[in-house]
Amino acid sequence: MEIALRRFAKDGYHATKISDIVAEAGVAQGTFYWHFKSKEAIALEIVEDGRRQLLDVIAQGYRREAGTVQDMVQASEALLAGLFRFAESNRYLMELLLGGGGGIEPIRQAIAETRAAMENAFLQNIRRAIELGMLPDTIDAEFRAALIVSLIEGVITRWLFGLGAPDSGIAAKTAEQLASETARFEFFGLLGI
Amino acid sequence: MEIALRRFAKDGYHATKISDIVAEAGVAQGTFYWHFKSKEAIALEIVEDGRRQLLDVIAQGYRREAGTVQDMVQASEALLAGLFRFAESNRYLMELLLGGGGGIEPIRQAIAETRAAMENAFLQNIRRAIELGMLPDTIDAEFRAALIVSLIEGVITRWLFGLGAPDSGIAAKTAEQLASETARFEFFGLLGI
Amino acid sequence: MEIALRRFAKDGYHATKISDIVAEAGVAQGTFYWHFKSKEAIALEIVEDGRRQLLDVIAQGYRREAGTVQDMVQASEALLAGLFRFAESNRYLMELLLGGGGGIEPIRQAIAETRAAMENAFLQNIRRAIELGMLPDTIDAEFRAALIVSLIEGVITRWLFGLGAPDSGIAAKTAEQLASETARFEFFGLLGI
Amino acid sequence: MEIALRRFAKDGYHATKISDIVAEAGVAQGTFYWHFKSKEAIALEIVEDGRRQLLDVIAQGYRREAGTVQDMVQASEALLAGLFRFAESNRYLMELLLGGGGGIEPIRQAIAETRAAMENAFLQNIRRAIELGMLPDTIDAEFRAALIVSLIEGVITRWLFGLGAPDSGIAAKTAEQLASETARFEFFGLLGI
DNA sequence: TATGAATGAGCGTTCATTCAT
DNA sequence: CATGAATGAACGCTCATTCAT
Repeated sequence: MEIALRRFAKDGYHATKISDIVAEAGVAQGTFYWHFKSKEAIALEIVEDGRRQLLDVIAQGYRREAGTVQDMVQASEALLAGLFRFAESNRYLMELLLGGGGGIEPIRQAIAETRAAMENAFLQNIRRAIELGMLPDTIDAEFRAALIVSLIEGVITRWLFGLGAPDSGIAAKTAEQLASETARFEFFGLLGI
Repeated sequence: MEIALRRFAKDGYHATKISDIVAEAGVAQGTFYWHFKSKEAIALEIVEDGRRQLLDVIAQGYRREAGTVQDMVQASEALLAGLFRFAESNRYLMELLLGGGGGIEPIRQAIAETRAAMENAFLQNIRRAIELGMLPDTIDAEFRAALIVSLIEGVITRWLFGLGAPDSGIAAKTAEQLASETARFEFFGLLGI
Repeated sequence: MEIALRRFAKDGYHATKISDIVAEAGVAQGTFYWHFKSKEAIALEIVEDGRRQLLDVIAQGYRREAGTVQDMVQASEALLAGLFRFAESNRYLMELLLGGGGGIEPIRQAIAETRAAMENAFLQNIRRAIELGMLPDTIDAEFRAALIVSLIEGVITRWLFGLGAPDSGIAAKTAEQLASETARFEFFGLLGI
Repeated sequence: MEIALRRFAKDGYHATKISDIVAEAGVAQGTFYWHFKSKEAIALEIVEDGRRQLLDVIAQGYRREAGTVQDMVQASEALLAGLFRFAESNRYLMELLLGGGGGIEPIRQAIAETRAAMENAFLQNIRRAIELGMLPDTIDAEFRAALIVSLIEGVITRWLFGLGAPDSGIAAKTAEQLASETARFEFFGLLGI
């Protein structure tokens, strides 16, 4: 399944042939169909697995007590670092997730749900911060969550897959550096210190 | 070509059959090949066209004189509004561009270049703002540009294609509202007024 | 039509597209169909024309009075020289005729008839030579005619189209040299002086 | 593969559809592509196989010690008989080989090489005969070899495929008769006893 | 006469899936 | 559990031919 994941990520869903996967795995074509129901099924399994792992990372990342703005920024930074580290060591999974899954409807769906779950996790935290008076209650929390996840997705895409401007130096950064800079932008924007 | 664009966007590159396109266009299969060299070629043409249009929007959007922070925010808001309006009236193009093009290498390439060009446009503006002393020269301008484009891509994706959390209310916003809120986040972050 | 002939000869019937022919001729596709009924028709016309010309050469080549063996050899040599000269200045036609016409039945047929006509011309001469007592009447005249035409076809094929062993030096010979050597072989065989 | 060979020979390369071959073989279309890479590939395999067989025949046919002219003629007759017998029981192969392969370049190439190899085999024998003083050393050995192969190709073409003059009675001959008459012509020419 | 856009039947090839062993 | 030959529906593309202008 790691083989399939890698090939789906690298070549895309459609360009990945079952014959490629089994050849790389060193088994016969028929064997594939003993393990997996179909090509779509294995892709789905992969995405589902990924979703679980990703949500674990988010869930564990956001353990923190209320506190000062400083605390909040640090908490966010920690979560982002966790996410980026996860992405770094699961780059094929992320490539699949962020790449869109080749347009196969059930896969698209599963990916969309994963993204939604991520967004929701951030939304809960924004809401909590509002309750705690750390963020103004006039803002559109959902939209802010969407913006944050956009940020995360964009950073990972550019960091690991080289999309975006070439030689922007982003590829050389560590997960921690990215987390720090992203968190600063998240809370203070361009004008932030 | 609009037909092809729509189907590529809606169904994905692979799921779109030439026979679908010509059926919708009401011509024979062979006619397609009189106008376009191949399936890949038409997709490429579409993407190239889109790139040109998009860069036009960006180029026109960023006409402005230096000034106060207020000016800068308004200028950015104007650009974002322009982009969002363009996306709204070219949703299929944006869907294709943001969807990744189905993993066909030359198309992927063209899309990546489009994104890079966008990022570069924003980069130039950040640099100008730094020269003018409106932004601190300690920041990583490239990374900031990447973050901003990530924001834009994320917003459009969620606004027009419903990716992200469902019923977040984002779909109901106007281009101008989105531009305003996104610009505020861009400059002031979560903590911004 | 010369264009079509050249392309048929060089690329083969199937590999030659109408679009190639008209492109080289500098006219539109539709124009072709005003001049010729179909692709097959033009090939047929070409072959028919060629047959006529070839038979003319044979007919003119065999004008001679009876005489000694010496006369006979010289007459044959003259005919062969005529044929080889014709082949040299009609190489595309010969290529088409000797190449088999790409397996299209009516063309195959026309070519076969051309060959048969050639064979028949030689047969008449062998018969006359037998009547004149210059050749023994025990031989199978038809078979001898077939052998002679085989010789001619083989020589032309190797001389002009390079088939057969490479660098055999045959390409450098003149039509007259070929005629002389071929005639000697025709009458005296390998052991001939 | 025999099926493909027969159809290629009978109908020509282009007129032979994969669907014809598989229909005759009683398998599905996809099955063809399990066994062969492509239509061109199978034709190439066929031709290569044929070349090997043909060269075997030639190699085995020319085992003989030097000797008198009588010996030489008999040896040649034996070789020719071997070739004609082979052609008779491999008529489709010969049809493909002598027909030119439909103008597909790699196939044309392979056929040309086969012919060249044949010519070379005869060339070696002529050279040996010259060394042994059985043939004058003034003759152009390459050209003579070319003539002999031309003879062989012409005879087979007319014998098995009916090209050439109709009802010439050649079709009724046996391989041995052909070999005998062809060998006589080879050594003594038209004027030979 | 000439154009060139349009036609559409037909072909080679691919590849996910099945199944007898 | 595993094999790998077999399947067949489906697709992209070609190209000789037509026809309105």
